[in-house]
Amino acid sequence: MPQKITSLDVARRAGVSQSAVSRVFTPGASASQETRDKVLRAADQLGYRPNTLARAMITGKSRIVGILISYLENQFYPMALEVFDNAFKEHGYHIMLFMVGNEDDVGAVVEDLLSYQVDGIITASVGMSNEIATRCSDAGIPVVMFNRGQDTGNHAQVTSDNVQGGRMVAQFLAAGGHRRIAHISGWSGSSTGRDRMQGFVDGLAEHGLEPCAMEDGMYQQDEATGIARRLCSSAKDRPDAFFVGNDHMAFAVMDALRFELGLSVPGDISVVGYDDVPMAAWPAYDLTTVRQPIRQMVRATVDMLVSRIEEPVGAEHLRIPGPLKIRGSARKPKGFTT
Amino acid sequence: MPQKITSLDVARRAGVSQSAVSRVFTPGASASQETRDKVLRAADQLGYRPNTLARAMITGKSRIVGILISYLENQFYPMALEVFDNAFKEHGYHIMLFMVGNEDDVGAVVEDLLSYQVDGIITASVGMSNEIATRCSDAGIPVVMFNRGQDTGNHAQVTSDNVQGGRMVAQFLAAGGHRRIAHISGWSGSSTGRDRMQGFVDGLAEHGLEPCAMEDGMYQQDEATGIARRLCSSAKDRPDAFFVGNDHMAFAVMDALRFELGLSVPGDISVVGYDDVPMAAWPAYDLTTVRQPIRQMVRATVDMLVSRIEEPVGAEHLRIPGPLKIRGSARKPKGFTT
DNA sequence: CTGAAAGCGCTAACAT
DNA sequence: ATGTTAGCGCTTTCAG
Repeated sequence: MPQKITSLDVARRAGVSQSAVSRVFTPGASASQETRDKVLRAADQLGYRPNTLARAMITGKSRIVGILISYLENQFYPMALEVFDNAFKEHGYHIMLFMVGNEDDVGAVVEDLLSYQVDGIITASVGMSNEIATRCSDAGIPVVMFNRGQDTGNHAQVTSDNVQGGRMVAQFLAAGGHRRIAHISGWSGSSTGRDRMQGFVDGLAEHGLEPCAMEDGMYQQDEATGIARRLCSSAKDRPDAFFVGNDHMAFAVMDALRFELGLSVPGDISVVGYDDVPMAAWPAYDLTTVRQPIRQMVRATVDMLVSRIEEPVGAEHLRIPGPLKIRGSARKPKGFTT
Repeated sequence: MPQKITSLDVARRAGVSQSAVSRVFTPGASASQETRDKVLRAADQLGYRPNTLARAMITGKSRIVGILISYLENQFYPMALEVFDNAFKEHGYHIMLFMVGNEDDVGAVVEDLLSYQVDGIITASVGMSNEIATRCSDAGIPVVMFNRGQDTGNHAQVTSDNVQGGRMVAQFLAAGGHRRIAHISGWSGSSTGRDRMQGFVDGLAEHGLEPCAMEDGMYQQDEATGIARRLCSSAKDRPDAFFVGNDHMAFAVMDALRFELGLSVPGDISVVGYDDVPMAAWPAYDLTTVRQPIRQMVRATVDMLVSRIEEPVGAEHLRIPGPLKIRGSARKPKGFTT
C-alpha cells in the first residue's frame, strides 16, 4: 500500500514550490513551459494525482452531481443513466447515484446530497422530486428535473413534448379506424402522465371521439395489466385500442392480452406505448410508440444543469419533440403520415 | 443562496468550542449530554450539516465507492445497481458511477477513481477489469470483482457457481431428450462465459453427449442472433436446443428463431438462458434459465468490499449457487428434478 | 469532558 | 512567472 503522494512531494522532487505544482495542475494557470515540464516529469515518476476532495474544499466545487432515480426496472432510466454519465464526463463532472424509493425518507437524501457538497442535482422519475428539488434549491444547489415536470414551474426541467406526443397517438389511432380507444395513463400525479393524457384526449376530440376508458396505470406493470384485464373482461364492449402511458407498461399489457386473454395484437386490439426504449423494437413486441429523444433530452438536461452551476439563472422548461415510431403493434391507417 | 454553515457557526451559537461540535457529530465521540443538547439545538436552528469532504480529508476515508459498469442494456446490471445502492447505503457509503466502455481509456478511469479518493471499487462486467483492478489494488484501494472472475486469482471476486449452472442446464437438456444441443456462449474472454461453457460440456459428457456447436456470442445480441441464424440455416441438421450464455442474448435468439425463422420455441427448438432477469418471467419469453441470486451476490460483494476497506485482507473468491428456473422455453423432461 | 492548536492537500491572493 | 502565506471545514492529539 503505497503512501499518498502529495503536491509537496512533487514540488520537492521537481525543485519548485508547492504552488507551482498546483498551478501546473490547475486549468486556468500560469506556468512557464520549463516549470511545467519539470513538474510533469516529477509527478509522473511519483505517480501523483491531485486530490479532488482537497481541491473541492477550497474552490467550493466538488464536481460531483447527484442523480436521483427511483427505479431502474423501466429500461428508459438505465439508458438515460448511460447517457448522463457520458455527457457529464465531457464537462468534467462525476455522478453520485441516489436510488430514492417513493416511500423513502426525503430528508435523509437531502442531507446526503448536501453533506457531499454536490454541485448540482438531476431528479429523474422521482415521485416526490418536488420536495427534494425545493429543499435543494433553497440550499443553493441547482436542480434540473429530467422527464418530470411540475406545474408550479419553479424548477428547471426537461421533458419531451408529451402533450404533442399524446395527440399524435390519438390521431394515429383515430385515422386507423379505431373507435373504442382506452387509455392506461402514466401516473396522474406526474406531469408526464397528465400531459400525455391531455394531448391524447384533445387529439381524439379533434376527430369527434373520446376515450372509452381512462385509468391510472401508475407506471406500474401490475397496475396496467390489472386494468387491461378488467377492460377486456366482456368481449363485446372491449376496447379496440390501448394507448398505454409508457412502454414498460405496454409490454405487460401486450403480454396480458396475448397470453392471458388469447387476443391478437394488433388483430383484435392495437397497442401503442410511449418512450421507444430499445425493447420496443424487439420482434416479440414490435411496439408502435412515441419516441422520447433520450440523447437530446439528456444532453439538454446536462447543459442546463452545468450552466446553472456556473451561474444561477431562472427556471426554464425545455420541451423536446419526438416522433411517433410506427411498428406492428397497432393497425396502420393507409397512407398515414405524422 | 444561503451561505454555508460551518461547525464554527454552530459552536458560537451553542457557546462551545468548535471541537465540541465536531465531537457531537463524530460517531465515536465523547461529549456530555448537556453539550450534546446545546450543539444539536444550535445545529438544527442553523441548518448545519457536516461537510463530508472536509471530514474525508482528515480521516482519509471518503465513504465513496466507485462502481464500474460497462453497459446497462442487459437488465442484470441495472438490477444489480439498485441492490448495490441499498446495500452500500446501509454501510454509510455512497456510489460514484463510472460507465466504462470496453474501448475506453483505462488510465483515465483509474485517474478519476484515485483523484476522488474512493475507498473501494466494484467492477461489474468490465472487459478490462483486470487491469483496472490491478492498478487500483497497487494504489492501495480494495477492489472486488462482481460477476466476473479472473484466472490468476489475485483479486477478490463474487460470482455465482457458473460451472455448476452450466452443468445443470446440460443435465436438464439431456434429460429432456435433446440430442443436438448448441451453445452460444458468453464472452470466452470472461471467466463467467468460460465457466458456464465448461460446466455445460462436462454435464453433457456425463450423458455421453457433446455439443453440436459452440460459438462465442460475446454477450452481444447481434452476435448471438447471427450465430443462431447460421446454425439453423439448414433444416435437417439444425440444433434441437440452444443453451445461451445469458438471458439478454437468449431473448434475441428466441426472437430470431420465432420471428425470422418461423420456428416454434420450444416446439422446434428449446432455449435456455442464464441470469433469470425479471424479463425472463414475462410471458412473451417465459424463459427457462439459471438464476443468478443477485441479491445474495450483491450483498456478499458489498460485505467483502467493506471488510477489505476496514482492514485489507487477501483475495477470496465466493461462488454462490443458484437454481435452474424451469419455465416454458425448453421442453421439460418428465419428473425432472435438479 | 472540553478547549486550544495543529494540520489533511490544495488553491488563491499577495508579494516579489 | 514564481514563492510565500493564508486558509477551506473538519478531526484529532494534547493539555488542562
